[in-house]
Amino acid sequence: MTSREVAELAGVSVSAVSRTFTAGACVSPGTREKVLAATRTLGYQPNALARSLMTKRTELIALISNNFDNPLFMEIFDLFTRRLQQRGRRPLLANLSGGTRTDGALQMLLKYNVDGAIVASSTLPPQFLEECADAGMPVVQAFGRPGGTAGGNIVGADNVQGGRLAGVMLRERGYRNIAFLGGPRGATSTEDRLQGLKESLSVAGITISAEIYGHSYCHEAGFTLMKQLLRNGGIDAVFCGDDVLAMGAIDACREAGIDVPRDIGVIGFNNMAMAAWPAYNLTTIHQPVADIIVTAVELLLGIVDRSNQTTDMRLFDCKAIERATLRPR
Amino acid sequence: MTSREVAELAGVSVSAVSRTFTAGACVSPGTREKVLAATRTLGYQPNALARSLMTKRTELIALISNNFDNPLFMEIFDLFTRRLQQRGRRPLLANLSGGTRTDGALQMLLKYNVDGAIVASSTLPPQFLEECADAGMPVVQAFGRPGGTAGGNIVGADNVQGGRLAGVMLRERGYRNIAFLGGPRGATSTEDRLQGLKESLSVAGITISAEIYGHSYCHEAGFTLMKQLLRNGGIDAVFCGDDVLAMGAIDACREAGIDVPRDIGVIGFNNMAMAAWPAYNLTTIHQPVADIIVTAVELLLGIVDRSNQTTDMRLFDCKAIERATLRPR
DNA sequence: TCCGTGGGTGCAAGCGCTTGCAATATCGTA
DNA sequence: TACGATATTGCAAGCGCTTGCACCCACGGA
Repeated sequence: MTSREVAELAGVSVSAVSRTFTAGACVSPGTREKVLAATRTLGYQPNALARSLMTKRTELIALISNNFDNPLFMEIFDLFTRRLQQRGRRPLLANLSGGTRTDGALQMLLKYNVDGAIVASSTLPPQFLEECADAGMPVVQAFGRPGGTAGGNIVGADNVQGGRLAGVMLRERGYRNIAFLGGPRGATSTEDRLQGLKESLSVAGITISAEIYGHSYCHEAGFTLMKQLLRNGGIDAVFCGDDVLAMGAIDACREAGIDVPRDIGVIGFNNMAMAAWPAYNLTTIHQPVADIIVTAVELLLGIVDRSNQTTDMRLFDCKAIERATLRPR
Repeated sequence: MTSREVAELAGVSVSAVSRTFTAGACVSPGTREKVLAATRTLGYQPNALARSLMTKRTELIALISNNFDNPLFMEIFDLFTRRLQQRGRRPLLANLSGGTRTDGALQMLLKYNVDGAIVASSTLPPQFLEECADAGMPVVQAFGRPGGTAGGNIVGADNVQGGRLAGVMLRERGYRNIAFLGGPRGATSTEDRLQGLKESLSVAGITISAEIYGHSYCHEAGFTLMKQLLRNGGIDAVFCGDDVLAMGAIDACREAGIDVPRDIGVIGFNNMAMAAWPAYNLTTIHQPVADIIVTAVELLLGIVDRSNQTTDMRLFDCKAIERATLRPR
């Protein structure tokens, strides 16, 4: 099915059929109707790829992540893909987990002429963002924070503020010997949450009793690290950098016969769906995932449409969700 | 960056640069080297979309699903995207959840000339597969089973056999009043698992005590439906069509003060990562997800590459995973 | 010396579409 | 009736690439 065939059937030129499918083009109601009729009888679909050759726009947006073992990302992918679809864009997925090389990924994004890219991860090497920027590809990082160097486009939760929230909850409930159980050491999310925690504890003259890091945000990491903390002893609460870590930690406590929250308080981060399940009923810090995603998409499309070159950074406040894994005030 | 510029710098024709980038084309080592050198200094990337106009091949594969609230699909997406990347294809994601119209999705796949599509869901309307086939687009359904009418390309678990496995475990452990707690009524996976259960119970002269269906494979459905079953009474075990449903069911039991597995046995389906977490330690039926995905991708690529028109169906055996939510034999 | 062979090369057409431009049609007004 | 302004239209070039075809150039055998 090509526009030529439609044009012949409708008795018009290919230009006419092209114009009836481009918004804002000048075409009379009569020809438009003839073209649409022909389109219907032939089942024609304009070829988006051929079009992109002239328009320099593919409506393809890369969705890049390396985080495929955390259930939170199911929600994140769902929201991203729906929002993109809603705005008439197609998500091209790039999975960078498990040591996939990032430069290959960038090459392929260039080959496919994506209009822009969304990086959904705080654990991707920051130089990837710079490479994209160097290649002239609009990119916004969701769930991130500027790395050491240049400031790119960032949309995320204010992890420092979230960490502070956790610190306040812990300290108001009388916990004094507090450990931090984080995800991968380099992740900005982990660093920021820890920083916030330290800040709000220092107000009460408390310093962290221990900090310990997992290789990823997974249950097994939380489980082993918590066992280690228990062996070392001397803590009465732990702030986990992620709900899944917290669930692992809780399971380790239970196995050791330690009551949560009586003996040890546990607080997580993210407020993923599972955190509310009765088996854990996890006190946690909520990250406004939906807001972040809508904002990230709009920011990216703004850059693409208006070739906006200013960079922007938008952080959303977290909020505390009280459930049953910290003792009451 | 176009092939023209590379050609000029290398002092050859565009044909030459095109040929150095098409496998099996005839080009002398000398020119190839000149072209590659120019490519490196300019940072050239062949435009995959322009190429596809001539080759009729985009290397784009649609990944279609409507199941974004089940953590199992995180594993599934991870495996699919990695496998596709490994085979040099790009996954174009289509999210059909939440009442998104399927015909629009098909249109967009046609517009973008995807080489083929993988449908990862057993709850998509079967007519969608037929529409794809009618439009001449190679498609394989993963985690599915032929609907009423035509037999398409299917790769999945043998859900009937899996259901039988569950039935055998239940009956061997002395459970006699067994309920089935399924996902959406229309889903072939749910129907097949129930059928298998019935078959293996009937051998021992047992009939199902109750069957009850949720709107989706989610915790909340499992929780409410289980409460309903408990209100009605008269059952000593429940086979859940999915692990998440089973976790909801277990939480409902715990809330009602009913001991699992002493008072009521629970068995799930899928063996997702979470099922092994100590909080549930769920006895379940394992579905060989990795095998299914590799096979689905290879089947699809086989159809695309060799324009194979025969349809194929491959089912993998499930296996029982014994943990702690059924009483011992 | 001549010719057949075959690999290597460039030309040019074409993939399905958009779009600047010129030509034509339409219309209101003088 | 004539004229300018405006709305529609088709032509043709071109987006970045592939590929059939003709051509050129060794090269080896006769």
